[in-house]
Amino acid sequence: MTILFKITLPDGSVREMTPGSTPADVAASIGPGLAKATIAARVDGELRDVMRPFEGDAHLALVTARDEADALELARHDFAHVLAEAVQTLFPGTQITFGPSTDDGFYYDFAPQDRPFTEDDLPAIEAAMRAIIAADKPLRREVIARDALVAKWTAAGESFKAEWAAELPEGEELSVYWSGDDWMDMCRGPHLASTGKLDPAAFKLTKVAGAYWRGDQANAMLSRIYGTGWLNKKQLDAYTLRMEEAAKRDHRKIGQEMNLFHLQQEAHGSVFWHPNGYMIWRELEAYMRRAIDDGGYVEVKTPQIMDAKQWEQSGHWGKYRENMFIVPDEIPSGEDDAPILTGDADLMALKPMNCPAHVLIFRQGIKSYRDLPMRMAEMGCCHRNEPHGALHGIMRVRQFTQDDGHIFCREDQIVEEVQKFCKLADRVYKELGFESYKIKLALRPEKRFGSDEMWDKAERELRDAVHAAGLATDAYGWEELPGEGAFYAPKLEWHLTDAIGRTWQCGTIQSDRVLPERLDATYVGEDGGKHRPVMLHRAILGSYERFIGILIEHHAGRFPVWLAPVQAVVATIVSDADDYAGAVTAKLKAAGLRVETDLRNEKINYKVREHSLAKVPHLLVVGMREAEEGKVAIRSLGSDGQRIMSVDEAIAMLKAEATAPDLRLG
RNA sequence: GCUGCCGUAGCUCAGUGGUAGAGCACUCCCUUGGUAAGGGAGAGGUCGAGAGUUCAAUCCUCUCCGGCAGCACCA
Repeated sequence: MTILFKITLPDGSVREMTPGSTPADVAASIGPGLAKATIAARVDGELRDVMRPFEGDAHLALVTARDEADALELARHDFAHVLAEAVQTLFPGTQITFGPSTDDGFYYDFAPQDRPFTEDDLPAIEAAMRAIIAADKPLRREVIARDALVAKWTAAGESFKAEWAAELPEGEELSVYWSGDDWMDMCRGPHLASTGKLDPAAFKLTKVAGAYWRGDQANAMLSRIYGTGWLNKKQLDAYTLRMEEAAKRDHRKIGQEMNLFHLQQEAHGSVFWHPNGYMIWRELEAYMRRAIDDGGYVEVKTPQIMDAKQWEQSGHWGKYRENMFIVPDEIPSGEDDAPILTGDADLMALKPMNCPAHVLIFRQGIKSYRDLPMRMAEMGCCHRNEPHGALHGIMRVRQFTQDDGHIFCREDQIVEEVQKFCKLADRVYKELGFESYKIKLALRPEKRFGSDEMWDKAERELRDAVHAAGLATDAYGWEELPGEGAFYAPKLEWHLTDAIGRTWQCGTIQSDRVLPERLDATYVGEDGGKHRPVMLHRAILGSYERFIGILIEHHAGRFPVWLAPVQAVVATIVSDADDYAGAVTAKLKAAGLRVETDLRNEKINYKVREHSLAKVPHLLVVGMREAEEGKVAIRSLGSDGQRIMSVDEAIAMLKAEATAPDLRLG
């Protein structure tokens, strides 16, 4: 009697299949249309190849191109394999390493034989990939014992693959995938049934880059080829268009177009804020000041330069000295060419962060448990000598101003304070136009201060607070990141997304027991004894520079009126209206609005175009008609029509829009 | 810092082994025009910096500085 496997389909029906049969056989037994459309299978929830035989009774869901997430994942994984095969065909001697799918495509890291790849190589590689797809090579899974595979890789001169395989558990059976009979890669799978299932018009190789083997700086630098891959050309075209649109809102481009700021190599990594850009900063800073006042903070200002001994004591000198700007306390007198740094000079350093200075303020006088929580805020200007490759526009700079704050509190106040902060951050992001953000918890790093018990406690507190605040959900992209914490504390991180989908950490809160200990902060408890406060490091914007960069990209330069550098322009049609335009402008200015006047001898079409491109929210057009009637014709950014209204009505409307969100009534 | 690419007028870019060009912006003139570029003229550059090769370098080579993409880093 033959044994049959019971295969249960999503609708509850059961099919009996002989051993050795596959999901493809099930699909074929249902109908030829489905057989053709099926690209993979979920067997007991696990995504598998259609050609992989069942191992027993199973629940089966057939996956078709309509199951887009699964289908994309498979296609991208396949594209990566095809890329690797194409490269090894064109460049014999190149070693393969590793190549996963990404959010919009795939990449593969290679160890080239003589030179790294350049973008000039990409067209030829793409052509070779299309040839492999056109050949419709079957992708076949095979299981090999670890040691046999290590031997195979070693014999083939694939040292990276051999190294990787050798570290997998001994005796384990590993899967490899064959493309036809002439190329294979080690891979967990699953894959499509053959390379011909890929759409040759749905991918594009986009860039080459260096990447360290296993992500470690100490290892060899490999040559990485990135591609974007989709199910069909339509999706690829939509993606390409999306990227082009995103590039238009790059903060560096808009910053120049709107005359917000500039960067130049004499101060590389530091921002020159122009009047327009600094107006945004001022509004944002005023807003944040109201937010922290409201949140029960006190604001302080601390020294820009402190003695190196202070940084040694805090622990930063040991870990970050290379990234700090060091300043000698005394310039040696005498010859012009005397070295500025001598062995004798006392060293000072520009502050890379504000925490130690805040502890020093806390330590002044005697603090009672009644003083806690003490919430200390500073718009703190910090300098860090970042690796040059890390700099990016105004998002990653060497001089930046944090909306910093430290909450000194008792153990029993931590969870409540963290929750309060979550609420404050949520309010700020939403009022500033960010409806969504992601929250992560960065856990203890390998190199750290403090005991394991302390870290257990600190991580638990942050986790509890986020759960209590209801933010630990998929909607907030909640996840925990092992090893990513600071050396003194775990970090809750708030991430916002830029124009092309890169995410940037902005907000953070960290519960720290290390610095209060190292810098000897104490308070007198109810029992009359000395106690250590816990220090919560926190920021919402992160830095003004980064946050304004994200704001620019988020709004594509079309700022809400309250943040817009120029809120309105009064533009004339004929020079006979100049006096009236001047009077209107004066009235708007008196009402506290940021207005400019455009009396130039240009046609109104020209002025409309220019101020629209400059992203001025409102254009107040005045000709003789308006002058005689005491009105203005308002054309608002993003709409074609005009609205005629009295000057007073216009002022009321503009004032309402120019009010910061936290100051609006109702 | 690492890998690759790039650096020409304020901006966007073209170009050549014999010391440079366009469009926009700018200045002036004409034009007073009703909702996304009216017309004309003019001015503007040590071709990122330094060294080398060459009769001659913006162009070729090297070094440095800066930018872009990615990696690594991000207290």
